[in-house]
Formats: sequence, C-alpha cells, structure tokens
Amino acid sequence: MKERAISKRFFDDSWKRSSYCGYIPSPGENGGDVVLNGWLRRRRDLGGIIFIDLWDHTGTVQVVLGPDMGPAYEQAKSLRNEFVLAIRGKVRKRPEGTENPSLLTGDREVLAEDLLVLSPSRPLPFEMSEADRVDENLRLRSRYLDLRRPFMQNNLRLRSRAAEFTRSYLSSEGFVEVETPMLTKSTPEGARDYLVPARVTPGRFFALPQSPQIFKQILMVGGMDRYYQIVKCFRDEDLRADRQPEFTQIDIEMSFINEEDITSLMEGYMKGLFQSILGEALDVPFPRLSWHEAIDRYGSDKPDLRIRSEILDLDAVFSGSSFDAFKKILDQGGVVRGLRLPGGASLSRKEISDLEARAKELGAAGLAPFAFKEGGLKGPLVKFLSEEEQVRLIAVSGMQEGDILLAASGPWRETCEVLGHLRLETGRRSSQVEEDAWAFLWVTDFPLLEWDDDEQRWSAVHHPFTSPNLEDLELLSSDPGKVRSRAYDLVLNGTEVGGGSIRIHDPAVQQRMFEVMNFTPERARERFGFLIDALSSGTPPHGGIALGFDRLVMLLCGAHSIRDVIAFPKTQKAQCLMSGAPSDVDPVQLSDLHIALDLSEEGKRCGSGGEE
RNA sequence: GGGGUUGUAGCUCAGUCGGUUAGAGCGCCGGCCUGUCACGCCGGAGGUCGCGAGUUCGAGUCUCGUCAGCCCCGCCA
Repeated sequence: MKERAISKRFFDDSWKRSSYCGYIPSPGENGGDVVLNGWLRRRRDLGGIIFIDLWDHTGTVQVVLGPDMGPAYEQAKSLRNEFVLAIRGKVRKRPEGTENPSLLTGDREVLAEDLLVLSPSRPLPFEMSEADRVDENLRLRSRYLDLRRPFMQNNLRLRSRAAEFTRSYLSSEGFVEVETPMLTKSTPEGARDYLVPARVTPGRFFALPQSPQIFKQILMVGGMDRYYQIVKCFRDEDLRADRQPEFTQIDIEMSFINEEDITSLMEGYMKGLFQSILGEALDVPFPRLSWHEAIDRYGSDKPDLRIRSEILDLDAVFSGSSFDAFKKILDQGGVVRGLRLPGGASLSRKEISDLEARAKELGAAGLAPFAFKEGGLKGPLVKFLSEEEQVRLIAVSGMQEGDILLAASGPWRETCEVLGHLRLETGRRSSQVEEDAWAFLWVTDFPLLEWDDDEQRWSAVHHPFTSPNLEDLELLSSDPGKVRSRAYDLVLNGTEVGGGSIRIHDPAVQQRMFEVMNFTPERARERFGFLIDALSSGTPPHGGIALGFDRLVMLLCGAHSIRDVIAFPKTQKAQCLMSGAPSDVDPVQLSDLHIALDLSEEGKRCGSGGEE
C-alpha cells in the first residue's frame, strides 16, 4: 500500500450517512442532499469522469465523480476496490438511457460533491465478484472479506432473525433463559471432551460442555419449570459438512410433561419459524416413524422423505430360491433387502460396479443387480430364481421396464443402512429429491441401550438419564437390547435437526439403569454424584430437546455446510485458518499449569448438530 | 485411524507422450479515455508448479512420502 498522508479531516457527524446505499431515496421522493458511507465495490474510470459502485449490506448505488467536484476529484482518481468512503452529494435521476435495471437503485445515482477516504484497502487476496468460486481455504483465511459477500450477509442476518424468533416464541410459551457454565465437569460416555486446565487447580481439568444436559435437568429439580438457552456446545470429534467442534444448540427442558408436550411445542415452533423467516406454511403435526420402521423402510434413523423410494423386503422372494449365499443368511436370521432405481437399467457396467464398491465400503458383502429390460430380468443371480420367483420379485419391488433392483443381504440393520446410503446417494444424483419440500418427521422408540463390544457392557444410545419406555421395564433385566427408550429425534430433509427424551425422574429407575450399564455405585457417584443427589431430592417428571441451530439455519438458507452459517468456522481439522488457533503457547503458560508436553508420537503440530 | 479428491502468478484456470524461455482471463503498477455499470484501449511487473525425497540425460508432468482444503467411512451417548 502506498504511503498516504494522514487526512486532517475526520469522521465527524457531518460525514455520517443520511441513507444506506440500498435505500437511497428516489429523486422524486426525497432526493437532494445525501451522505453515504460504504465500501467501494467497483470503479470505472473513464478519464474525465469516474463511476463507483458504493456498497453496504443494504445494497449498491452508483456514485458519479466528475471534475466539477473540485479538489476531491484528484483524490477520486486514487480510489481502489474496497476502500471505505464517505461521500457527500446529490441524488438525481440517471440521464435517459443510462439506467441499470440489474441494480435495485439503478434508476438513480449520486453526484458526488465531496469525498472522504475513511480507510484504504490493500489489494485483496480475492475479488468480491468471484468470491463464490474461490477456494474455501482462502475464504476462511480472509473471513472478513468473505463476510462482505451478499451470500454470507444473508445467512448471518437470517440466523439472527431465527434466533430472535426463537427467543420470542419460547419466552411467550413461558420459558426462562438460564445460562449454564462453560467451565464444567468432564462426563464419561459420549464424545471426547475439550479440556481446560487452570493455574489454581493444578492437575485437574475443566471440560467444555458437550451439551448442558446435566445442568438443565438440575434446573428442573430446582423448580425452573421451563428452561431454554441458545448455547455453544463442544465436541472433540472428527468433522463433517454439518459438524463443527463448537456448535450452537437451542436447548430446552420442561417439567411435568410427556412426549406430546415436546412434540406439539416443537411443531408450533417450526411452523412459526418457517412462517416468519420464509413465509412458508408447514403442515403439522409432523409424521412419526418408530426407529425400527425408519431403519427398515429407509435404512436410516434420519430418513430423507423427499425421496419417495423405500427399501424393499425381499426375504420371501429369496427364502425358497436356490441361491445359497442368500438362503444361508436368511437361515441365520439375516435379511435380503432391495432398492429399486427407476430407469436404472440403463446404468453402465462401470456405474453398477461403482455402486457395488460403495456398498462394500459401507460394509455390505456385495450387491446383486437385477435389471428389468427387454421384458425380463437380467443379472448374474437371475438363473437362481424360478420363473415364479422372478414374477414375484417384479411384483414385490414394483419394477417397471427400464428399472434396476439392487439386492443386498446380511444382518438386518447393516443391510438396511447400506441400502439407505445408496438410496440417498442415487436419489440425489438422479434428482429424485423434491427440492422445495420441507420433509419433517419425528423418529421415536429408539433402543435404550446398545452393546459396547470394546467395553463389554451395555451403554446408553442417547444418554444414561433417558427414561425407558415403562412398558419395557421388565426387559431391562431379561433383554436390555430390546428396551425402547422415550427418546425422539426431529428430522428435516434427511438432517437430524433435534433430539431429546423424557428423563428418568425416579431414583430407583436411575439406579437400575446404572446397574444394567455396569456402573458401580462408586463410579456413578464419582461421575454424576451431584446429579444423583439432585434427582433424589424431589425431581419433577421432565424432558426436553435440543435443536441443532446451525443445521436448522443451514437448511433455512439453502446452504450446504454449516460453515456457511457460522461467522468464524473451523476446518475439518478443527483449525481456525484466520486466527491460527489452536497454536503453541508460551512455555511459561504451561509451567503455570504444571503441564509438560509429550509429543514424541504425534510430532510437533498437530466433529455437530442437535443431538443432546 | 481409513478411502476419495484438489493443490501451477494475488484470484480462477490451461499446460499434449517426461523435452528448449510455464501460459490465459481477472486483479496489481504505469499511460490514454466525460455516461460507464464485468467500461474500453496500450504497455509493464508478477512463478519455491504445496513441501521433501526418488526415477531419469532431463520432472509442473512419473513414483514414494508429507502438509493443507473439501467429501465420505469409522467416530460424534
């Protein structure tokens, strides 16, 4: 940047804007004198006259700088992109034939009379006009520029409006916003914690909350009745397009309620939110599926209902067939499931083998294609099916001429999930997705416990305070894997946007849970002692939900990553490319904390949504 | 931890079968231009081909490793 003299003029009241760039009064209305503040988005220097596009978050307006503006014209020649300017001038109608219909303010312009450069700009690492094509690496490093783009402006402003709606809705429903600690206690189960050491407590660590779960339950014990918070949560896990190491939840908990209270509250919330933000009228109540049905029909506990196709049960077709591999699996209690791809018979050999490779990557033993063409089934396994079985396969799958059916076999859940992934991926590729639909649904009746092979014990699918379905209480001893929980997830367009449960409020049931999970009383006490004490001190029946605010806003914005709705997101390696965090610290800071580093293995340098 | 993909000028990209001095558009710098709006015209500067090894007479190009971005599997109660 060139050396510039420090201007004797400064940003006094006379230079404060009288109008935003996008809201310039039309000359007919309230034309006349204006002061503008904004960024120089583009300049066109024609030699004797200079046009600049002055931008702020409301829009862009053309300013004309001519020799008749006096000494300031000389200065105007040195203006460059993204300089911050204050401009004094007069609004006028553009001369006939020079209107620009692609600009909202394109029928008018500001004839500059005076100009103050508030701040120059270095030549920038990328141009605003092509920022949507720029490498994300660079966007993140220069986030302040990225944020100046209309796309990011829109996303963050929409996010703000969504938060505002959330507060006002919950407040009107009698919820109290309570803040919970960020420096808190590490909890077992679940994601890896971010740990925080402190000088005054050497050798001990805080953990940043994975969610305020325990605190919100204690607030219920504390008689708060209805709590909410829009709150950051932290999980040290690997990232995805919809996961960040720190992410925001709308955290909710209510007393003296059951599942219906939560679902109707959320349906009212979503209806209001979509109406207020997008002007969309949602149909409520949302459909519900049990977890078992979701896996069985869609191969996912967060099915995207915008895709019509479902996974097909082919057990009956293959149980009598002479294909031994499938029969053997069926005899062992496994399943045969299929996925019909409309028009898929025209897939090339390579496309089919790619699908097979993907199925294997997802854990399937293989994938058997049955193409329906030239009036009959084609495929390597057709010869194992009798005429009658072929007819039945076509009938069961609803195949039409030109379709293909992909069959897989193995354990129920794994097989469904493999086909569930293929359903999504092929559905998206062949645009079977109803793009402008908002497909909400509730997934209920999750299993309460699952067997943890590593630790050789039952562990909570949701978390250890989730209430079992009281009808299944007996199974807790006899067949823990069969116990249904009172947990529920809210799914939108194949994204889990929220999840929660009715909690255990009976200390005896909680005790029973810990026993099944093989937590000794000592271990339970060490980890959750304060919660156990609280729950033994008069606990109202209670339950709640947490919504993944970033994911919800992402869907509202039509963005494809939550990074696009977070002002300062981190990369997949959980780095902040702008600030360079995390970074080395001064050895003195470490010694204050009594921390010694052992990086012999790792070398010197060096995963989030609505679930609670 | 694993699979895929990308990395060449400030940005977006091209670069043939491994072969002489690595190119284009935009941006930047200088000059010209009074109705442009992706202004136009003339000229110029600008390169650790992500990094490190290896193969070769010769590597942007081939091989191995490594770093970083993105997508995915595992993981995320």
